[in-house]
Amino acid sequence: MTDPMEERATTPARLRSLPTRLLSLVTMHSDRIVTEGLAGADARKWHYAVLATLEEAGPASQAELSRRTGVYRSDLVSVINELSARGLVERAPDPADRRRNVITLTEAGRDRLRRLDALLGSLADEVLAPLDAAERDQLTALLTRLLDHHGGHPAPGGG
Amino acid sequence: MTDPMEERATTPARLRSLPTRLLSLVTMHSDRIVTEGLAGADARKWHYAVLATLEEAGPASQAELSRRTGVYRSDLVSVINELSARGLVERAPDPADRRRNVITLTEAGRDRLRRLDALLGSLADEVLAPLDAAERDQLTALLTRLLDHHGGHPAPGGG
DNA sequence: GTACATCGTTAGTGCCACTAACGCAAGCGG
DNA sequence: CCGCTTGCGTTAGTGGCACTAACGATGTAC
Repeated sequence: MTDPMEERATTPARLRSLPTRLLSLVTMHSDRIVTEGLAGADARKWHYAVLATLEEAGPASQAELSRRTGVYRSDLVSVINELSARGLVERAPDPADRRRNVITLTEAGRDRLRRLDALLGSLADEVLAPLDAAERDQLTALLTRLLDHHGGHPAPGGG
Repeated sequence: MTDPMEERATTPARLRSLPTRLLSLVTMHSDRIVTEGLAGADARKWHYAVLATLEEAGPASQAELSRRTGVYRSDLVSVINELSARGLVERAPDPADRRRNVITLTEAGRDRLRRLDALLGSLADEVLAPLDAAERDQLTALLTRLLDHHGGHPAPGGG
């Protein structure tokens, strides 16, 4: 029973215009939408990242997946566990280098990737709802430049 | 000693152009820069948020600060502890409503706020380095529209 | 005066980025 | 062949943060 007249306390102008804070807040909403959306499809952000990387670059070791996706080697273990438990990837020892595992996308994985592609598209639509196509491109371009300037990933593998 | 020729594994195009992922990644860098910058000044993000709110809106109860800043009531306790331990705010029981505490900005708090203002300005400069003034305005405007559309804060007090 | 809402506070959960260390395997120099 | 270094997968653990639940004390509404 929240009062319809509920006066939502106003945030100071200084905070509202702080770009770093804006980024944090918007990303919080965005991440929540994406995380919940993916959870509804029995998936997580990293699942998609790994599946997409595998499709575009082919089978790879876990370390290489780590470098490409930005997921830490240590966290990748459980991601691969989950994916292979669902039959979306296969984990096999690399005969050429016995330190490595070769991770391969299965047919089921490819199918799942299709669906996640569509799902993430609609989730992005939800996040960017108030912007038209040109503005979305603008935003993407600006963010891409910021990201490139700051060196892409934290690059977990790379020291 | 990073090798200048180090071949940074390329991230799939699909991931690079995903706006929700861009937001996450950029914000990770931004948050890190801000958090580390503030840590160097013995402060945290919420310190600034609380101090700024107090200056703009005057003394307030913790619950009201929570509503204005978006910080949860429960987490605000330790923030106020830290701020009052540093002599930047004063916490006193409200004689008019004995459930409440009145949080007041001290002179030292005002001084600190000035310095944090400057610091955060330069940190924002660092984050937005590759963008010129017009582009920064663009970004801020786009983010503000997204934030407004998604309802400002999670509004911890009001759920 | 009884039911309900609000306030400050404590405790705890779950997620995520990140670090440390270990055992194993490969490569390289002598 | 041997020792050193490097990369690999894996386990365990840390710290911060968003968020929930509950409680005692206090205010408000009916």
